[in-house]
Amino acid sequence: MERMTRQRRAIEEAFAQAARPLSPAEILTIAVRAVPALGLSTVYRTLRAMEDAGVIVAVQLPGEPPRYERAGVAGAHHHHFHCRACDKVFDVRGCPGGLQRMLPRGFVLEDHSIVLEGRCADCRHAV
Amino acid sequence: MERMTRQRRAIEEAFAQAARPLSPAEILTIAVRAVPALGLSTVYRTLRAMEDAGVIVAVQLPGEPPRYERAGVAGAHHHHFHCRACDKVFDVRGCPGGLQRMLPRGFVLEDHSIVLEGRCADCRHAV
DNA sequence: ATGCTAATGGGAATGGATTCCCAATGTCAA
DNA sequence: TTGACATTGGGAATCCATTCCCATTAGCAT
Repeated sequence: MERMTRQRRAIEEAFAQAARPLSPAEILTIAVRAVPALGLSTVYRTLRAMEDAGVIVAVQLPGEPPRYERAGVAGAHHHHFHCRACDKVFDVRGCPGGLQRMLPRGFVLEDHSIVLEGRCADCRHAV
Repeated sequence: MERMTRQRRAIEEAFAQAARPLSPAEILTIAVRAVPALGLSTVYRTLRAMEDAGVIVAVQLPGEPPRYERAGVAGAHHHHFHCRACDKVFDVRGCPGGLQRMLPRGFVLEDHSIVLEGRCADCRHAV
């Protein structure tokens, strides 16, 4: 990625506006408003380049294809909330301690992830 | 699943012996010792039937294909440990509270999952 | 403005997990 | 023991996410 193109600008803009982890499909949906001809190939290609460059990081959730978010946000340790109604993922701050205590004897803890499931504010009363 | 076959018995036996969540491939590896001709189709078919019957539940980890474990084990609230060296998954008991406090305003918490990553006792010193 | 070439788009191809298909096999009620 | 039919095995087919291919388009250094 040596050149700044309209499509790349649109993708970066999508991350800036959403302020939450986005799937490739979500990114396409948002960025296509700025660049109607935008193709899914370009989204994937750009995401990979951005990830390699450390600009974004993958957010893996159980049983879900990966989302991506800006590395800056991920810089601070945080976790995620997955809305079961709209399928969107949100960042949540904070982290309960005491995980070390859950560890079986002899196991070494290197990292952890917590995923909260439920309904986001918008889907609070949705079916 | 109306009939008790050798292959189904071997699969149930695999769960009983392993006492940890197993992937379809792991189940095949273990159960094929009792039934050499066992096919992967049968493993998948049986897993689905067992899941539908509520005998086992799927264990979803971030970025991983599902494992399965007996529902009895899952009856008690617990979480999982994923060994980065051998890729095995283990149950861990306990759960830190305070997750409610991480929730953004207006969000409703329905469930959560915690995945610990690191090295199991066996891989403690592995490369 | 020009030219080199990186980047695009979209349809085809890939890869891994899972399901389907169906002739052969094995279970179990009678 | 027998027969109806549930179950099996394994190769083909499907599914979905992602990547590849390549002719066309368009940054950007000069």
